Amino acid sequence: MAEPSEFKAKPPAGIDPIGASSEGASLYELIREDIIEGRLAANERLVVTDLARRHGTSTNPVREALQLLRGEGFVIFAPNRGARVRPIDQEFVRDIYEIGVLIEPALTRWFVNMATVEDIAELERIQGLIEENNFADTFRHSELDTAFHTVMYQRHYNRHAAELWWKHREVLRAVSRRFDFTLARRAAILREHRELIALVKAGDADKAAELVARHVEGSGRHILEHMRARNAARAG
Amino acid sequence: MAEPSEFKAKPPAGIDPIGASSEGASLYELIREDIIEGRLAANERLVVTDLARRHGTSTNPVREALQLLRGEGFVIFAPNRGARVRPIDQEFVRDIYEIGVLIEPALTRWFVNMATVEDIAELERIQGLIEENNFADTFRHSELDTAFHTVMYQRHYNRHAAELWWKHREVLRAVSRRFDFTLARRAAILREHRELIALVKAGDADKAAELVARHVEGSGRHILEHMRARNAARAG
DNA sequence: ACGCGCCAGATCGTACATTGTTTGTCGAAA
DNA sequence: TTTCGACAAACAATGTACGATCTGGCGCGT
Repeated sequence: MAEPSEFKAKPPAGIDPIGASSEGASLYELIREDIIEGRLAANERLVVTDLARRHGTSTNPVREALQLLRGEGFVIFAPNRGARVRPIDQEFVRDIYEIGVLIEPALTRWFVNMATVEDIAELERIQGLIEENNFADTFRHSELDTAFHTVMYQRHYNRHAAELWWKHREVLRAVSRRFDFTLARRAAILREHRELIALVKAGDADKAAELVARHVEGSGRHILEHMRARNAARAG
Repeated sequence: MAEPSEFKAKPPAGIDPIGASSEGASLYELIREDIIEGRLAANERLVVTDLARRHGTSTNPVREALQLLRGEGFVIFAPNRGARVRPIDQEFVRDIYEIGVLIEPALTRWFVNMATVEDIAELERIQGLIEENNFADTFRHSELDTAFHTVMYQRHYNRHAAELWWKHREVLRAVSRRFDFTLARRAAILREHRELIALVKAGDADKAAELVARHVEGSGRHILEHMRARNAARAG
């Protein structure tokens, strides 16, 4: 049961985003993926008729999917002027990773006080896979890294906070997948994960929370630097 | 320009939730209000046909409004089974006020470092109105209190965090409006607001952040106590 | 009392009408 | 000749109407 590709790390089983009609749900997921993965350009117009034709349905399911995406903040509406893709730019990324820096330490603190032996074993197992992979497959690393943190947050009593974390995580994961990890960042990730496991074992919630704050901060900065670099390259 | 009723404290001008069609927007607002204000019972079914008839439109705008509300978490969908009102219960309230405890101190910290003389004057003006009202009109107090905090957060660079705060605030405001403030809580609110202004003036960001954490924590606890009491009374 | 099937009601998808926006062309004035 | 503006036609969003499909409950029969 250690199949790598299984790590399509599911949301912490709280308020699932899906649940509409069969067609509507898939439409929602498809469009959402297209936005997060960057296949739909920033600020691109989302024409209902086009989307309907492209996905082989009529317009109504598309409209509902777009409203759903609007509620989640991935799409912007202008009255009588339709929908546009909300750009996932540096500001956007900065905003959500900063929120992560505030929330994740609290989630971690709770986890440290509630962690079972099995939890810790699971963390170590995933960390083993991460080190085994050693960033050879960056996609796989993304999934494993997400799984690592999911173990810590998935049972938190604050479902809202967990869900918020997950939504943000999905965006960051998609963005970071487009970049390589620098050597410094790779080392930091491995080191901090190991240290985190040690702190969980020791039951030191304060230090663990502090470490996670640094960890998320570093991750966010890393992504932002990459985005900046790419933008500079594009402009130059 | 100190008209009290004007304090329909607007969201910090960031990502406005509205923007759909004329009918659609109002429908969204109406249903949303009905949920937040408790006019629609928890878990109540939201039948599209009924809502359409009640608001004098056809079904399509209703469907879109419901999807929008789903994206924002106020409505729950079951496939082929329609929408239900997401109950605003103690768990829900606890979740969002705990997130507030994490986020608001950070917003405050920034404000303290960026506050202008006008900002401080505005805070003092609103605080004056709050003390003048002195909880005589609890609705008015809610609006003023929201305005007080909006002054601090409205220009924060992290629009996402500000928007998140606002959404949560709207819910808490609606819930707390149904209860009275205990004398102890009234005193605490006034004291903490005054102390907060003093700290802003002194430029002590750390202490201000800490105080806000306590302030939000206290507010949340207060609401939860009221909800518990009412539930107990209803069960007894 | 228990299961089976039918029927009312609601959701979901399709098609269409209406309204508002955008674009592109033509013409007049500088 | 170029530029600006009005007008018209294409286009797309929004609202309406309807048919298909699914769910749930009621009653009938055993």
